[in-house]
Amino acid sequence: MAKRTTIGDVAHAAGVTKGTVSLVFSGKRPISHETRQRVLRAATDLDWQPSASARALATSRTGCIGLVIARDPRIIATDSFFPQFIAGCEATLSKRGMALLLQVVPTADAELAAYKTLARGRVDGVIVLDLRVDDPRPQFLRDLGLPAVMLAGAKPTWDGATLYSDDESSVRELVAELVQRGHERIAHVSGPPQYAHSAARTDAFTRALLEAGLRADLVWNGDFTAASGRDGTRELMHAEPTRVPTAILYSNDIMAIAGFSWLRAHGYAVPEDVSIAGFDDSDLSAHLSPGLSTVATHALLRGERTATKLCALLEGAEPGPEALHCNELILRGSIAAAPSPSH
Amino acid sequence: MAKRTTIGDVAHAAGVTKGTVSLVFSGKRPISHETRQRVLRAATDLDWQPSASARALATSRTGCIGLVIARDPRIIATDSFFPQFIAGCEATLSKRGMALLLQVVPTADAELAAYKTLARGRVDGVIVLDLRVDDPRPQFLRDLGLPAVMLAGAKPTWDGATLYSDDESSVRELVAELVQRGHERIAHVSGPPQYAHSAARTDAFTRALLEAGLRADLVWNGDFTAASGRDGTRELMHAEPTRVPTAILYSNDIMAIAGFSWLRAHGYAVPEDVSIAGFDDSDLSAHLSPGLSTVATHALLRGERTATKLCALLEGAEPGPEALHCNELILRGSIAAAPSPSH
DNA sequence: CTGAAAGCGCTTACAG
DNA sequence: CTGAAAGCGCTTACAG
Repeated sequence: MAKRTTIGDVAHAAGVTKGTVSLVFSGKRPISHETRQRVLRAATDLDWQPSASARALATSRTGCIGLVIARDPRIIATDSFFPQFIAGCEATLSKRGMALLLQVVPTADAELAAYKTLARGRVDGVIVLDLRVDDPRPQFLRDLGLPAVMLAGAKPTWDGATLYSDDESSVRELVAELVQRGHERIAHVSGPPQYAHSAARTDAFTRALLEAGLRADLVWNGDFTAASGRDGTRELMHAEPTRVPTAILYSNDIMAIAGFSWLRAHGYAVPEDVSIAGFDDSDLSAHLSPGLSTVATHALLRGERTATKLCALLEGAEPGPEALHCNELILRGSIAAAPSPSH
Repeated sequence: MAKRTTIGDVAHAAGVTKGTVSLVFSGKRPISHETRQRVLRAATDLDWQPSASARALATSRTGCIGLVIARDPRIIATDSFFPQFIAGCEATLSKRGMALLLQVVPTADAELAAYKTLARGRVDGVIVLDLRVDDPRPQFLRDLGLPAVMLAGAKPTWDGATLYSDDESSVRELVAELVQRGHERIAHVSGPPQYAHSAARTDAFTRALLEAGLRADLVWNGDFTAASGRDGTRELMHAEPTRVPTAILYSNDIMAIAGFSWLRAHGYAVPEDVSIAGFDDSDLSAHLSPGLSTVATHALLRGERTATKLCALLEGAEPGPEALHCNELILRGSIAAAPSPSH
């Protein structure tokens, strides 16, 4: 392989020192117009681009941020959240010449190990998703000295750099829409309870129903997979008559879509017999017939905001929690008035 | 921030030189058992881990590989291929202590620019997806001296390092299943024709039908989005009676699922009135009711194989095309015998 | 088997 | 405004 052109080659060609070349590009100190032109010229002539690793070593900044995802690959694949979120991060990072280092690990322990590796000169900071109840990661990262921004579904109890949405309000709005349409038996297919955002949705669901004076015990514990959406729906619909729901809220769109399909295949009309809603607003949801009501989480926007906050943190800004305000209730055809009791 | 511990600290603590510490960890030369123990001890005591950037500069190997995706974020989000593929790459990379640098860019030009940046010390090689007809990327990367492995849907015409599946055979198998069940009007909702794998599927579809003596002009040009799957289905079903299909093959699962939903909402039973099939086997497909017939592309496996091949390439192996053999026809309830002509 | 030293390609005080 | 030089934390010939 041909020897690559270095800053030394450019300096030589422009008749200056390496330091000067460096300064021209960083703009950290004034450079006379004339030498500046000579350097720029030489750089383009030689097609030079600074070596990322050399720069990283000299500045102890890598220009990379890390994202470690500890989930089963199958879930990552169906949940439209991750790809959108990643695309959002990228959008803000690439503007700043930064890059995203992605790691997919099988377990929570592997995730911690990954942070240890990343901390040693691979990334400048990390983004942490899927906060769990009593999550050890904020403390772990603090001990490691690795700057981090967390993404949460509710206002956090700690004081680290966190971006949080208000999933509780969204669930409440959804429940209110159903109550207003006369639904009295509303069921919930939840996500895994160990995720804080999933637990928060279930809690919000329960509280909202109780406050409305309705039964709140029609809950089936799902795990965000299509299979659990289908199975939960079947179980809920096969309950004794007084427990059969007229509306089902799913904790994500994938489970809702699988449930939707099961309902139709078994003679239930949506929304005439059963109203349904998801959470996330995956691209599919708008284009089902009828469209799936859901809470848009705007993952792309979240990615942008999270990456922006992390960059700010790296530049010395104050951390602290910050509300996201990006959930949006989207009502589509899958929700209608409760069927008349004669049903 | 506290000064990080370096190889010098470890060397000092163990009473050896930095070179020796380095050799203990790389194993590139024999080290006496006794010093080896001392070094290892010191390293764990001090909790030392080598700096990735320093190593990168010294070896001119970053231990990262790059993946640049030039697609609309919305498509990346719904297409389950990407996340699964990425998870697969990760599985093999993390075993080798390597990492994945991901970039999502809006245009093909931005993709080329990204490669230029990556080539300067950010990654050791890249994975190229979504090969297009007359794709400039193989040549561009060769000129850049950036090792690359391509993923294709058919045997490539060049001789670079490429992994290819045989999508044509899969489409043919699918068509054969339908023909055997008496279908005579089979339609296709394609992906964007500029992608080689998408075009290959459409070609295969057309040829298979013609060879079976059937009409092959019931093609609607989709773009892999749910919206196009729904719209294509509507257009196909609203054609004049002699052109209304009894079976529809979609070029991915997302379009098929949106089509499926449209069909049911408009009074068509699946599979009694219309048989349908997708391509990809997204997690949802198995859990719809009835299940969606599809061609599993095993994206996770593809990711593993692609990353493995790139690692081999980086270690000096010969490139060359290689067949993947990982497509798998999966027949589920969405395919049945053609409705009797009386319909 | 181990040490002493040069080098990877940048950036950044320090002088002038 | 520019130059000369040290330093970032590793690896790897080169000696012994």
